[in-house]
Amino acid sequence: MKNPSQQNYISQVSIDCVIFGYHERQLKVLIPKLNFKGDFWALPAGFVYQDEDIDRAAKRILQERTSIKDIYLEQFHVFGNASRNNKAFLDQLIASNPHIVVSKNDNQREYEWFTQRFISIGYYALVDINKVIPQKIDLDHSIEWYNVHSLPPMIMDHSEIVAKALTALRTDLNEKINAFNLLPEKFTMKEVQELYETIFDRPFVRTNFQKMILELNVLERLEKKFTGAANKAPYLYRFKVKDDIG
Amino acid sequence: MKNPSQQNYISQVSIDCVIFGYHERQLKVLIPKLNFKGDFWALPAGFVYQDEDIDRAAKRILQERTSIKDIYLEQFHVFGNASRNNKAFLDQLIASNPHIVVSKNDNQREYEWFTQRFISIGYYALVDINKVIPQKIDLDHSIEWYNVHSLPPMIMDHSEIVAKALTALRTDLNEKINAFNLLPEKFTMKEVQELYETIFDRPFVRTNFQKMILELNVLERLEKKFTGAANKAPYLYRFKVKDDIG
DNA sequence: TTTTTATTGTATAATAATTATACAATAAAA
DNA sequence: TTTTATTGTATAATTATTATACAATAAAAA
Repeated sequence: MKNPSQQNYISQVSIDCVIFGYHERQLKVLIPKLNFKGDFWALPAGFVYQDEDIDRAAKRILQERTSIKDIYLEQFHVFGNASRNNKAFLDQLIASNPHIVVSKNDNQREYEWFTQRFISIGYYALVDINKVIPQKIDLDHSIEWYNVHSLPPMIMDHSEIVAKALTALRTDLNEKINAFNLLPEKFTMKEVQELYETIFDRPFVRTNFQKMILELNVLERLEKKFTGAANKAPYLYRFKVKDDIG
Repeated sequence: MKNPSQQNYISQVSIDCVIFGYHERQLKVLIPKLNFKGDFWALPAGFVYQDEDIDRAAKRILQERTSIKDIYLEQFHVFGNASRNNKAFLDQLIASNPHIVVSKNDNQREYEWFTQRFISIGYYALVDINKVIPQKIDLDHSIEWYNVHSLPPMIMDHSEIVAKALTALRTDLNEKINAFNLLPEKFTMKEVQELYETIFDRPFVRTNFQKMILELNVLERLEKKFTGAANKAPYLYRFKVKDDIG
């Protein structure tokens, strides 16, 4: 694989992805750790090919790490301060990894590419953690799900990017719920409520929550789910396919 | 002034500004017309210097055309389809203006710069039309306010950009009202209502509108305004300065 | 078989927010 | 004065949201 500086990318533009996943009352973010000495975490990111829509680039970057195709993606903000560059981070990385020689060769060229100022377009995605097998690429040492409340320290302004993505996710949740992929195919109302409570980090009153969600008219009621518990069995639901709504 | 291709700009990134102004129940957009044969209208746009925040670049581009300093600006969307370039428009312009020779010289270089693919960051601004004297720059033939419902045909996807800006403006209106600049220093409640009715393109019930706006707690009531009309004189208001709100 | 337990689904009461209506208070002309 | 065309405010009617009550029920315990 060619180095970024040799690819046909639009220069100084990057895409940062905040991949939200949900599992057992925890909202998580998929974050790779770089395969270098020193602890460097960075959001899944990439660049835009000359002939590629930015939405498609975001999708590609996501697929590389999650290998799922039908993904829900939303552009939420552009980060464009003049001070946004990887120099501080890269210099720190090089200091911790003296075997990397930056001299008159490819490395020098890559160093210059990476330490440019970048304007970054932020996208967030929602995926079902069970449907994703995180994929390490290139320079990843590991790639893991971190609870949104206990993220590792990240490079540059990546923590701020996650915070802004979370705000956008909350704003969009009701509107976009039928595009979601955070729950299994079939689920109970309780599971939906737990998802909401986790994303909003606050409790909802069960009876009113149920009414609110049903009035969104995006759920289809299926058979009951008998778990063996000594109480009334809840119904299972699934999201209507868009054409069925009405 | 140097040509864009010779400036220290970030390449393939542009900023498009939708400058909303309000006057006499009309929501208008400030749009320059290019100084070439053929009718070419394009949103005020510009590029980002290497050492310049994108917010600041947007502010600079706005000041060039309006010469006002304290401007309310909001980033609302990035337009990044791979097909976004000025080639179709420029070729049309050149066809209508045969005196422009594109050959092995500066023109050729400029042509190549302008026909690159551009990723454009959309900003919208709100200004008081009375406080603005539109400024022609460089290649402007004219610069005028057009009613948002009767915009001239614009190049590329600029109509779509305006539409998206209007949606964002409506969404943000209540929240951002104290940052606004669409009304004179002092105004009546009726004027505020007319502003809202114009922006939302729908009527509001007077009594309830008054209550709603007052409950936002951003207005300060001043003296009455005696116009000589044979009826009760309305109060004048002004926006509180932020520190006074509470 | 009946009772008990924990939970679910739905109804409805209480409260809050929104919208519609009524009406007194003007400023100036008739 | 009376009239006219507003404006400011109060309150009624309606709708939406939130709180509470309670019957239904799946399976274990009595």
